[in-house]
Amino acid sequence: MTVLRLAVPTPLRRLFDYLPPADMSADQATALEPGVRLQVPFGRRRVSAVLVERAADSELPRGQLKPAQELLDERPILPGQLLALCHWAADYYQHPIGEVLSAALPQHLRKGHPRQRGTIKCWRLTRRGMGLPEGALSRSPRQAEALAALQQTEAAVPVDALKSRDIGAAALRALAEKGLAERCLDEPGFTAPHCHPGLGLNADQQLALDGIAITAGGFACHLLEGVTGSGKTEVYLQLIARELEAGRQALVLVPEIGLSPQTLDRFKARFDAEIVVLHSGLSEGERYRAWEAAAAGRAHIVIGTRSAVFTPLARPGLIVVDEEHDGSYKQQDGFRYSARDVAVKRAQLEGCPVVLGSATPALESVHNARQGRYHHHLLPRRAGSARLPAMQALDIRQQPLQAGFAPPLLQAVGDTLAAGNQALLFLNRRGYAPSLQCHDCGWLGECEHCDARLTVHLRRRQLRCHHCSAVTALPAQCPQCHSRQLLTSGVGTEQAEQRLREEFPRHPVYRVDSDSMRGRHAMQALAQQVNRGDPCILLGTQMLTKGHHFPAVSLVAVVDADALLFSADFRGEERMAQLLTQVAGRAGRAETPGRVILQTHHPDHPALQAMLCQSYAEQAEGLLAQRRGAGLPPWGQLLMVRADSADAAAGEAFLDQLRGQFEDSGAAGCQLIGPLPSPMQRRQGRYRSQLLVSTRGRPAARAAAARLVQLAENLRRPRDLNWFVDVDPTEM
DNA sequence: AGCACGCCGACT
DNA sequence: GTCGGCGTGCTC
Repeated sequence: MTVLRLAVPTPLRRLFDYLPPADMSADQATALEPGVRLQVPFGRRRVSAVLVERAADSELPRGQLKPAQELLDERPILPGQLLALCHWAADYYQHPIGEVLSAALPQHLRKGHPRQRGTIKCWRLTRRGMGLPEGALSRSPRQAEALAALQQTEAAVPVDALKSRDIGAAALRALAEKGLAERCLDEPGFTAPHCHPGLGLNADQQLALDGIAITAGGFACHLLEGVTGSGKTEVYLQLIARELEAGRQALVLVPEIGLSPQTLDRFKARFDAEIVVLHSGLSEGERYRAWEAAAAGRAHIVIGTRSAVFTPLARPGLIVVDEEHDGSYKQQDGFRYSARDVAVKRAQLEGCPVVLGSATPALESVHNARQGRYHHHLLPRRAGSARLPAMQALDIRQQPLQAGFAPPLLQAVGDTLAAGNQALLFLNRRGYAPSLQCHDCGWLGECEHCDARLTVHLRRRQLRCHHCSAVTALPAQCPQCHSRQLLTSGVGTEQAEQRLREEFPRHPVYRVDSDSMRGRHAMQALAQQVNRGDPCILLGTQMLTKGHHFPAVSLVAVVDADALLFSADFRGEERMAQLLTQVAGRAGRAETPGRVILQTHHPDHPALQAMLCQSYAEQAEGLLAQRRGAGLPPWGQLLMVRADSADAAAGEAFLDQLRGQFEDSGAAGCQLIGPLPSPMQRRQGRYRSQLLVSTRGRPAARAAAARLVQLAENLRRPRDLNWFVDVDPTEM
């Protein structure tokens, strides 16, 4: 008898045994390969599950096994290496295998629909369309663009390729109405990619390129540490070119907002190849077609954010993780994986090199490089004649501040504008002011669902909580004593913008935060405007420090460096060093030498001094030494168990019990901290507590995670209480 | 997580 | 009398 052990999409951390479908012969059943999907009855519903293994018998009596309903695939839905990767991730992150596999599949396949590998929807020119000269339809530019795209090749062009060139359905329909173009179906063809010649490399780039390329065709992990503007992307592009020429595919991971049109254009300009982009803006259909193109090997380059690390590739040749230190690689809910770490594991399973690139690599990666686990390549120089900016602290103690600006900073901004240059001011707070208080009775605007103050948004006349969805109208008088003496404290981007407009009325001030940059194209439009080079002020949050380059910026200022200085999290200093180095890298990219000013009340703070006197690599060195003494990552492994509940005490009680049982079952080699209230204990109406476990060595961490999960699953708990284990937590 | 069952309150 | 609130239990 054959028993099928299946991964079912459910949060339960176990496999479920089924009998083969009733209409299947015994021979057919023994030939089923792991990775095929089956439609099965599960409780009262029907779901599609993935075969993990076949077994000769089940622990359950045969009568309790249900037969699967239907086989959905002839062949495994994921290649063997990717299945192995999912199993590794389920084990390493202690997450239910069914949910891990769901994360690796596009919705279309998750829902049990049949694969559609056959045909793809295309457009092609009609005979009339072919007869038109180039540059026709000049009176309707969108249609002319669409026509030009179809004229480029004699073959039919897939709809997704047209879409990725921003050619809309409307223009195509218009061409069809004129009898110039028509829809058609095409068999997916394999086109040979063509790579245009790359830029000349400097000696460092050449060394890195050769050092990485020599490991092609086998597993190796490379850390490419290159200062901003040192030409990491060019190294990626030339590595990818070699892989494409060898007939292999490349997977490129980018941070959530790192996929700027600028970056994408650079790939498209370099390669005549099928480039598939996976990001959150895609429709389900687009996502599925991109997935199939990658799986079939038709797509030569796959570029995507976090979840793209699970995209199947027919002929994987190279994995690149750009800005590998970026926090968005870590999923912060549900299946809490690190796409960077999964990428490294994947490269190992696929037998291909992986390149982690950053100007400010995570301490984990620096550590791995120093331990010899990663090859380390340095790009210490900026390309061309650009130099790194000089950084200085501006002591603002006792200085008169206007909306957070000290006079010398305003002076520096004025000088920059007068010299015809641009200034970039970094302020990591949205809104007008981070709090509102009554001068007469002391009332403070606080969120009713979170342990947080409400942010004043003056233009929209609102009080908003930045940790939940709470929004109320900005009160004209104190809700408690009806006084009109309501005072804001602190400064946000909205207020800083207002002040800068008053101070520099003749120059544009562009505010860049998630309030002002609504919509997909807002940031792109702004970048274009700014990159015309006219003097202006850019003011914004972290949004400003990622992805886009502003070559004419010669002054960068951090308005409130103190906000970065005092963090509860042990990663605070690392993050500060990364953020400030990245912000500083925005200045003086081209010929203009840059200057960086940090406003602070603590000019002598050691972390700030380190910032001023040391390179990122030197700071990383110092931070690693500190972590070593404390046994913190990357020297030790960290696990977090978090519980949350509407009941203030329930979470901690649960974790207390868990800790007790964990210790009873032997916790040698584990250091336990807590349970303690999480930072900002109450969030969205729920109280959160956490238990931290630190271990020395991966095997101990793995065992501890498994045991914690097992104990927590069997613990009695109130209905309302949720818990999860976070392996290698980054946010606490 | 779904999705049932089940056992008490306020509606046509 | 039944519609529906969410407590409890199960999914091969």
